[in-house]
Amino acid sequence: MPVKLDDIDRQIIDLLQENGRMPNNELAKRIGLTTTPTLERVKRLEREGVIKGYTAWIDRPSVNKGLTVFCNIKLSVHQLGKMEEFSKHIHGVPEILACYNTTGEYDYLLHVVVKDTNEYEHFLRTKLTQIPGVERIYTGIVLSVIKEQSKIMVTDNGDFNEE
Amino acid sequence: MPVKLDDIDRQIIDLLQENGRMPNNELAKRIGLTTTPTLERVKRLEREGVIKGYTAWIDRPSVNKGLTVFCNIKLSVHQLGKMEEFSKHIHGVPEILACYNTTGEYDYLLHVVVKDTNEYEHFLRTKLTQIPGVERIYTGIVLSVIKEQSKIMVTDNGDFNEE
DNA sequence: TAATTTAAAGAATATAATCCTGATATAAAA
DNA sequence: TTTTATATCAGGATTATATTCTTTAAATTA
Repeated sequence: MPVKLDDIDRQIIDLLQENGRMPNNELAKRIGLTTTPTLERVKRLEREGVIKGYTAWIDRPSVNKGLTVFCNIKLSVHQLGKMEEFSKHIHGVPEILACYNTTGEYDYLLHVVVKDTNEYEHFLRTKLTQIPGVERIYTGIVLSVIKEQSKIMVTDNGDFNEE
Repeated sequence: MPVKLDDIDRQIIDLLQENGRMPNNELAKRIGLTTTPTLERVKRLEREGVIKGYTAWIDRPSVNKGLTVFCNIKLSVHQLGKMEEFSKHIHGVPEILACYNTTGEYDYLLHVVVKDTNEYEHFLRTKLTQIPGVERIYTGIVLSVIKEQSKIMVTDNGDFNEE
């Protein structure tokens, strides 16, 4: 799955994570190439699936989605076999930004974004508790966001040396 | 903090979340306006801080960051007063994508992205446990990603009616 | 109704993306 | 070492897109 990337590719990935709309000519200037090879590299990264897309980063309070909640979910034992059905339900709920199958006491971690506690209560009652197999829900309300970035650091080769 | 948005603004936000690089003329076509007012609206949304930026969405396994971990952190009581110092440390660690101050048994939830468990162990030993005040760490490894999106649903007015 | 504001259209200009051709470098094979 | 193939890049021409300016229409207010 890892793709061969050289230092220029990593620079491109870095810059496009900082500004996904950076014009190709500026990108070219920054990495020290002309526009043609720069564009070719970007297109290749898109083609190979390294760059999966571009998105606008929205201020959540401005659009009335200022409350973030992380829910830990435990499924009932007899439901654990049919996870596909659970997944299908999750995908249909826009308030759930992310859902991870995790190790530990609970089975799933849900990243939920809503307007306020009222809307969260409504979400719990009409959406989450309606999903079959959900046995226990542990709600962790986000009081404040210390850090939240989408940018991931692309290191030189990905091969990591433990000293 | 919520900004007045009409239906066209919401369409723009929706489309630019789907494709942050959508050309203005296509955006205009989709929302049924000409390029001029469309561009004006986008610029206004950027100016008002509703659109905070644009970013390329990177495939993490492709860049050797295929392991996601959520860490719950408990700070020692005497450290809880000086959270600014904790924040400063968090901001300097690129593996930590997000850090939330949460309710519940633990104080913070950390969203961590690394290459593998080896690199995570190194991260724990050389980064996380070095932050002063960290008393307890509960590690939740992500076994699989059911859903992961950045797009948030922008509803009509943000005023929510509990039935 | 008249004045004022707001939003949008259309045309003209500026800027950027894309395509084409050719040059250079790197690596493998004779 | 020479030849061949393959990658990558540069520069210019073309096309597409963004941006600005001016005008028009609609909505709001006095």
